[in-house]
Amino acid sequence: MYSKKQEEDLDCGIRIAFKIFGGKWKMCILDAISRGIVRPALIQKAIGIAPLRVIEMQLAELLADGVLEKRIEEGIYPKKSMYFLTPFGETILPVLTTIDRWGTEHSGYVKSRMAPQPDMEIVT
Amino acid sequence: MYSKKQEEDLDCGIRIAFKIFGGKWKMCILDAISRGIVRPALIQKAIGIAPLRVIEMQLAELLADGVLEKRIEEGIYPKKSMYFLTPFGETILPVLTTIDRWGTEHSGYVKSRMAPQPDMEIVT
DNA sequence: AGTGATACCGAATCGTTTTTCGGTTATTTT
DNA sequence: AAAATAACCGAAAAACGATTCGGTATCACT
Repeated sequence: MYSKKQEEDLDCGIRIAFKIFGGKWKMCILDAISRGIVRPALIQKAIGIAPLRVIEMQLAELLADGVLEKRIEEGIYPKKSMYFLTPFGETILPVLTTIDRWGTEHSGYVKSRMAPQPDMEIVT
Repeated sequence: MYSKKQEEDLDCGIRIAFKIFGGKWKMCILDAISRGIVRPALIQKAIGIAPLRVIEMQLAELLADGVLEKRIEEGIYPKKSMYFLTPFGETILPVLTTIDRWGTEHSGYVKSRMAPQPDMEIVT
């Protein structure tokens, strides 16, 4: 464990928002959960390239921040944890949609711009 | 200079969006510019706690990504650079507004949740 | 000429997040 | 009993982004 050394300002809506969902995979996790993928291992598979440990840690943070709630279902198999959006978490979904749509709409432009990166390591 | 060692996927709208405006101060910079604060030193003052070097570097990235364009006005004083949104950059503004509004609306909840952090270093 | 403001850059360092690795526990299936 | 799967955790390492520091250059005003 460690504690932050740099102070963070929360006087700005943007900084508050990024504090809650700015983590590298948090929006992807929330997206998966909103689509009904609610168990850690399946979320990890849905995202594909994020290690499981990362999913676990970001789930824990989202839980601590009140974005998600956890339920442990004992009856079924393969059983165990399921994560759901809290009412607070639900308020993020419109933001998520806005961001995702923007990225999707502009993916062509962004990808076309990054081709000529001379400082990129090219492995053949 | 350095080159990234971790591959980045751009198959996801969220990841694309975060690549363009996910930097710690980028949204704050775009917000300032959209409000008519267009010169580095003034942007730095407007944000307050971000070092000038950071503003410069993030401006350079936004420039390279086609979000901003730079104009050097020679006539006036104190003269020099001015940064403006490109048409591509303008498309980010609705996203910015959405994020900022969410953060502002939920700042009370977020702040109230972070008081009881037991792992926080308390200096007396 | 000296001072102050502006813009900008390289390079090193720092701080944080992300990732990797190696576990534990519990349950189901074989 | 052994193997497989799921959830989860601690600790260290790696990677990245942010920050600090010291520098150059230009122009305006005194």
